[in-house]
Amino acid sequence: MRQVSGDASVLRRLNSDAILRILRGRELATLTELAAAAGVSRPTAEGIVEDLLADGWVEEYAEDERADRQRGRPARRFRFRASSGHVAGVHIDSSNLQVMVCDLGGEVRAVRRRPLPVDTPVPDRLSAVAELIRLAAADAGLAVAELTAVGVGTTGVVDGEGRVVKSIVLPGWTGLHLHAELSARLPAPVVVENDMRLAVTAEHWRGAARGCDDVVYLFAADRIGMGLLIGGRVHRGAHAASGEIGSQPNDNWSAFRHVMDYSMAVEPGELRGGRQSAEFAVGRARAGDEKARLAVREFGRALAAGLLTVVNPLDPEMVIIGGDLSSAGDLLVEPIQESLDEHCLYPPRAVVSGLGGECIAVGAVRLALDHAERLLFTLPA
Amino acid sequence: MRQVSGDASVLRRLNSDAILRILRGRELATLTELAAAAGVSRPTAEGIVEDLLADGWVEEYAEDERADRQRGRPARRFRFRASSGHVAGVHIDSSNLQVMVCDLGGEVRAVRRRPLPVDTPVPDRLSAVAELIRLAAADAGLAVAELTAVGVGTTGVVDGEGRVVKSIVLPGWTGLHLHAELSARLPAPVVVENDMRLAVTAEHWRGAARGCDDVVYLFAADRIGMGLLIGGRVHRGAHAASGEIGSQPNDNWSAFRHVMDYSMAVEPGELRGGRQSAEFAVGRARAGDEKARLAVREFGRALAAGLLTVVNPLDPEMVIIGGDLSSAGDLLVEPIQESLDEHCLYPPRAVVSGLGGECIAVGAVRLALDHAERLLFTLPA
DNA sequence: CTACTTTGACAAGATCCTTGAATAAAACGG
DNA sequence: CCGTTTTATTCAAGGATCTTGTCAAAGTAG
Repeated sequence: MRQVSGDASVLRRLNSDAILRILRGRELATLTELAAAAGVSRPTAEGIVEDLLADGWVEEYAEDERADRQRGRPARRFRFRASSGHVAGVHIDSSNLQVMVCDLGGEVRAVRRRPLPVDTPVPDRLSAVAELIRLAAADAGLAVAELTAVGVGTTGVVDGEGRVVKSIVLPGWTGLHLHAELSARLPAPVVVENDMRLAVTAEHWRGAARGCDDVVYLFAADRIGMGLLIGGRVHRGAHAASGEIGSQPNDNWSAFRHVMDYSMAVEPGELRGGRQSAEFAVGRARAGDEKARLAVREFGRALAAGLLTVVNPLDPEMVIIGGDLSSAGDLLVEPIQESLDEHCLYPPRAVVSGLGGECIAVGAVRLALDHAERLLFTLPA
Repeated sequence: MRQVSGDASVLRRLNSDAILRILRGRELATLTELAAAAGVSRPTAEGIVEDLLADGWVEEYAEDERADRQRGRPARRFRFRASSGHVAGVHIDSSNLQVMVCDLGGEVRAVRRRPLPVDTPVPDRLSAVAELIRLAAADAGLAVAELTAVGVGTTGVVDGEGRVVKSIVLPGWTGLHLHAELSARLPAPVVVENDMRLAVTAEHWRGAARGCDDVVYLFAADRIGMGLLIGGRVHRGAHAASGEIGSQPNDNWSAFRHVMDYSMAVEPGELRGGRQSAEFAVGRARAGDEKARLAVREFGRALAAGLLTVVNPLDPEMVIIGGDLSSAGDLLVEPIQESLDEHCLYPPRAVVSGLGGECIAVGAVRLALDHAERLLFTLPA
């Protein structure tokens, strides 16, 4: 219960925050609009905007070529100064690094990517991350120290302090205090989060889940992962292990069986893992192979069987299929939607992620923006 | 985003709310303590308390026989005036009604209960509810119109407007606008909610889940139901159908099979339903029957199998077994805890509900209190 | 009984907001 | 081209609230 109270300066901060929030939410605003929207008088709004202007959070938009000319004296128009700060979103994958630099308006200013072997020693990986952030920042004309926040997404169980409690994919990652390590290497505030949670964050921000507050995100690639958006907030769980469905006892998540069987039957010589088998089957299905279509369909229904155990208790609005296998598109969504329609009282919509491979980096940017906003606004929302 | 802003009176309300909240949270407080806790000056705290005193929200505690005498002048001590308002919590079960009247401090002032046949026509049931509320209020020396809020819990899918979208147990209940019907019969604000959600609310407030913000509540009686507490808030779901696990496709929730088989084997003549079989088996197990113990154990493990599909993605701190079958106690909890320990990365604690049959009425009281607090505090928390 | 400590009460000063009137800048119509 | 209309800006006066500081009151400790 964050309770606000105090002297008159609190009131000022309250009103200032309100106006800044309004400006963040729209393109341009006049003083009259701001005063009305914030519920304060004009002179108050004016004084606040003047302060924000002086502090660099707001800028005046001078150009005057607008079509919707009003009758009277033209109002000064203001907007949030997106370039008043920048953040970086980082995705540390098993074999790749990606850094995305955005301004506070969420506009992308630079993107860097580089491959990194899965067996890279931990110190080298950390250095590579720091270096790639430096390069991406430089692309955007910034020093790392100028970044308001750096959001980092990685696989594994990541606790609230940014420690990697457990990681199956990256060797040496388990037990790493990623937050501390990166903070030591970067002259900027670092925030670390699990990749699944960032994926669903990204979908909520700019993806398929805009406006949806209850979402189950299914990540399907080499492994199956899950991210949950509940009541508009990303769910962490009591031990930050939300979405870790690797150790399920029943067969619900060993869905790859169907496509692997298919792969084995068609090309016995070729040994394919789960993801490769799925991609192989999807390719053949698109080429018109009926058996492949059925295998993918069974794969989808098997995924749905696992999804149902979560969807029925949670009653989400939407199910999003993300990860590499989201490229299967309708081939995967259709059987999943079918299963949901059959077995749910209120079937959620099943859709594929539209964000693609940048999903987690985008979520990391959002994470960093959230952190930046905690600095931007003096009082909690 | 509930954004607060405005003139100086907002500041006053902010501070007033802060002080009232502090007083709700502790037994007695002096002005100095209040001022420090609320972060305002003494004179401000004094003025606010004076206003609250005048409005009847706060009372001065005059008795002066306290042991912990301080050195200086004795401070006046104030406390929240619990009797400044009262609420009722109502539980409409398949065959019973229960009404609990509490003051705003949560102290129980009256309880009424009465059986009501499951096939009672809807208008009669509604009248019986209204009448029992009237009686319980009278027991507490109150008229219904004096109740600040009435919380109502019932089975079925209950949407945000208090409509019973679907009910399997009560005939004619489906499609009923319970909120509207009861509002028409009661001269007090009514809030309606699903019984599972109230059960978990009650556990969070006064039961086993105090201080736990992520809880899976499993209701085991004639039917299996579920209530979810996520991030300290009760989860409703996009269609208010959270916890409706009746239509699960797999066998996870048909756990009664084990105890029913046992019952059939031991007393083939006696036809028992799921709950009866379970109670029968529990009774025999307590009497020392090894086969019964095993049947109950299998029952527990089967429940756990269903639980796991939810527990693994959600990563709760605690699993609570409620409903009539919670009387099985350790016989049920032990196999469930075993299964959780085996199959979870971070196994939650499994416990039985300690609230018993009053659980849902208590949750309804909490629901009503929440509503009352929205009236009590002028600004959202 | 006196010194000390803590609380209570009150006044002065500061901050912030609001209302209302006067002024400024643009569009419209003759 | 000029006055009227419309809307925005600026300024001053007034009110609500909070804070600091001072002094009186009511106890305890010795």
